[in-house]
Amino acid sequence: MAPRDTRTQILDAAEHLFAERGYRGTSVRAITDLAGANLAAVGYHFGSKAELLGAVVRRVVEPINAAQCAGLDRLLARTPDPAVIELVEAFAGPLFDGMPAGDEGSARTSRLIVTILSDPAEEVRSWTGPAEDTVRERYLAAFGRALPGLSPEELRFRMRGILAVTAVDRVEVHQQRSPACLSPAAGEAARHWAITFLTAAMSAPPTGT
Amino acid sequence: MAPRDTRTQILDAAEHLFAERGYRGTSVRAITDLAGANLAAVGYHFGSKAELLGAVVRRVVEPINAAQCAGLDRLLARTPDPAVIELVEAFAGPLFDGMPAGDEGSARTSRLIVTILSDPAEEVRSWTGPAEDTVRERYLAAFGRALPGLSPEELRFRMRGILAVTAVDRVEVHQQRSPACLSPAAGEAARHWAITFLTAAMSAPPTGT
DNA sequence: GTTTCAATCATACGTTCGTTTGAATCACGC
DNA sequence: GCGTGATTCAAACGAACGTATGATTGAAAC
Repeated sequence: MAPRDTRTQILDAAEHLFAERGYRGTSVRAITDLAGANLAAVGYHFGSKAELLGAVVRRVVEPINAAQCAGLDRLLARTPDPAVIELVEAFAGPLFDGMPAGDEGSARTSRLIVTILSDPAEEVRSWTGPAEDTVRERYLAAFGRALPGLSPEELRFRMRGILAVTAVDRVEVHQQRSPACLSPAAGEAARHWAITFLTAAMSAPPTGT
Repeated sequence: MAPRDTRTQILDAAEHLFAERGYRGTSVRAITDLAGANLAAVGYHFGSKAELLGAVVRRVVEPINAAQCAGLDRLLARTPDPAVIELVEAFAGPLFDGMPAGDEGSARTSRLIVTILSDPAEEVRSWTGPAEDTVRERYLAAFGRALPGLSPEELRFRMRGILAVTAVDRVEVHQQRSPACLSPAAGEAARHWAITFLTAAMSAPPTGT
């Protein structure tokens, strides 16, 4: 076996198990068993369980961030002030697309993201890099122009709402294992529902308080 | 000490630690240390760590459910068809009120709820009783009347959105420990932001797909 | 054929976990 | 005073955890 094989197989197994059972609920032994690798392979290839998690999250988050960034670029190339629905689509859309490879595809990816984001352990949440912050700040500025009169704090609150709705929805989809919910048609329906829901929410008049 | 004292002190400590570090991240020893009790007290009073979690969650969720139920009763006593904003307030409001006692109040309560809801362990999510389902079904029916033309699936999606936005927001608030975010004023602002955000989202026209 | 180095392997270490045990302690009716 | 049942205690159990170790393999390099 080439050195790359076990590495990626460990990454795949870890992504699957972290998404399904969480970081603390997944043992290194379970990962290496699923990957068909030796227990010590995690330490050899990644250093530690925490660093393996970092590699898993980085592999999942980076394409999403790139897609969000590219979507915003595409909008701004057309007009300096995109509509709210366009911004919502460009931001939330990639969260529905997920990884190209994988049995359950995007649902598992979102499950992983929520599992990680909501994990109280510090070692779990220490992965956020500057790229994520940059993209979020750019969208924040674009939404600010599209929604004048909104205070920065309320704008931040609403952007958190986008993440919350998309992520939690995908978790629910992933939890109930009925195959109907994993069909492409159901995924597309949820995507449209989310965009409708979130565009209306973002476009609400400022609270003022 | 009366038998009730150690029991409630263990409940308080467990609620605190479960909210802060999650179920798996909290050891029974940490709970009994914080409670000033003996390690074996958990086994004696609750049977096991999982049953202690059940007692903690029950104590937290029951008043919230009762408040949601009472709020809907109050609305329906006035008119058979409450407005969307009234339903949103009655449903999401109790999620911001939280427990009466506690240092950080509702933020910790919501933190606990999300920590529990998003925990992948099965033993953690096995607490949902018939009372929670009943309340949700009643709100579902009321929202259905207030929003004709919405398919049941899309309605369910939107109700999940309410939970997602309120819960995830509170998690963020609780994670950044800055005391400004825990002030009553900030809590009230977030409450109003959430109601504005969610009322607009719920009132969006049906997607149709 | 020998050297070399990255990769994989079986195995063990020390720690922490949830749970159990049996003795000690307490309050209290008689 | 004395049993009695409920509660608390120190101590230990076996299991599972993350990590480290040193031997072993395999294929290029020379």
